[in-house]
Amino acid sequence: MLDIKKIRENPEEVFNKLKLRGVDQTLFNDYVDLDRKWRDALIEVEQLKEKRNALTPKGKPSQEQLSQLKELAESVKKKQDSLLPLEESLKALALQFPNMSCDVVPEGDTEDHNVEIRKEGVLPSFDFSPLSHDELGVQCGMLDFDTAATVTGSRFVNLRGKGAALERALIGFMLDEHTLNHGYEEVLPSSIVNSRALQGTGQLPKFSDDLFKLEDTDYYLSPTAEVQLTNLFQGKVLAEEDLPISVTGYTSCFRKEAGSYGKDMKGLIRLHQFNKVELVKIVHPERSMEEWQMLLGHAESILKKLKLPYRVVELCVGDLGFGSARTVDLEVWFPSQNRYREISSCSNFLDFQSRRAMIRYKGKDTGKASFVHTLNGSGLAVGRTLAAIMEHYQDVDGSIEVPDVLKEYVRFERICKITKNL
RNA sequence: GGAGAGUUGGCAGAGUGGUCGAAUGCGGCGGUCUUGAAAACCGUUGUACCGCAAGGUACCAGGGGUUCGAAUCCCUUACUCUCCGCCA
Repeated sequence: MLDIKKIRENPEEVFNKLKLRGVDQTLFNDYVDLDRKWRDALIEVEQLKEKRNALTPKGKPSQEQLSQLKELAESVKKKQDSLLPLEESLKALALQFPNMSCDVVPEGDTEDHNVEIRKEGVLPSFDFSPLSHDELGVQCGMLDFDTAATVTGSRFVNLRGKGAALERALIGFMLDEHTLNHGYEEVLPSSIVNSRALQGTGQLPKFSDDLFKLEDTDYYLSPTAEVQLTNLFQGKVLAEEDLPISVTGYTSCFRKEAGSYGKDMKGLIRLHQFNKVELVKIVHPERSMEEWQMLLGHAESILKKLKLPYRVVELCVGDLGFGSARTVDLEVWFPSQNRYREISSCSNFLDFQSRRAMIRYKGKDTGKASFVHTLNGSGLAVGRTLAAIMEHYQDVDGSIEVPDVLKEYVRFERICKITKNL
């Protein structure tokens, strides 16, 4: 949510930012006008109330006072009721506006305008034609899409045998890195969240199409642990000296992937359910960019330890997520696709989420409550990491070597082709 | 799933329909005393919104209602606790 005071002070500046993200001028003007109307009406209501309060005696009112008060009460109620639709519209509009992007964010409307910042690692050279992870996964008995389609439907997978073990190992490895080496608190949150939480992080009201909603409830399957982890602090006023707060958590994420028909139909890239280890930081506004860089480094360290080549990409304005002011994606190399694919997205939301979710800190010296900044990033998307590992660590015989850092977790060294699928 | 009890300021906890933004205690902040600290004593101490300001308005879990007037009465939702049942 944007700062209404900023909009009042400098509507042009705010709109120029929003325009980059496709916000309609009329919609924005409506909002500004409505706010003016609301404030005017509020002043009237409060004046009426002031009058009423002044007239109200300490004890029982006389007959004469009573009739006056009755009249006033009537007009207060009437005027007050006229406020309600204004407030509702204002709130509904306010929730629709995306965050303003930072000045450094490159212009552009599609991912084609994203800017590559740097490349890390060495691209592999195979002396055979590398298989895709889904081919490898099926022939090694790791990935079972058929049974998943039977039990559930398309875009689901059953991880089996060493595939399941490797995924589990990856989760453990990532969490250990973040908790032991990067100072995050581990949280294992609920998978189901309510609409208030989703509104707090910005998934609602605009993006309900991509969410699985549980029938007859206010519950949704969470699309990302960003929701659970950020909303841990919903409504809180934190002590300034407790910042920054860093939490990490592994969850399954559930997305409808509406509008992605035909895209990435094979393999682990785009599923309705996938595992992700998420990083969330609640930070002091003055430190948010530094903390964001650190968070990015934490996500990168996983790729480095797994020896997977990747690149760092700064998203253009048009590709930014709704609440983000600035986002950098990590994209890992997929040999079979001969291109980089997103595996992490690290964003700084500034005070956009904290306004919605009412997350504040109390200044040590000022004693005043101000909004914190929130950051998050994947650290990493586990399924995609598994896929990348399979492709990079494959051999000519169709077997897959386990990356060194995972060997102590899984206690096997290699995954080989199997002859029979059950 | 059934029965009951709750939800009040940072915390604990009182509150008869009007004098309640709300007693009291703790905590916090400031001061006196002290070489310093503790103790004691005195004072002070919620948040949001509107307004250039003076100031005003609102808030006792959320929403609705009764009333001239609601923390207090009624309805409703959420959450917490106790007991019973069921269950991993």
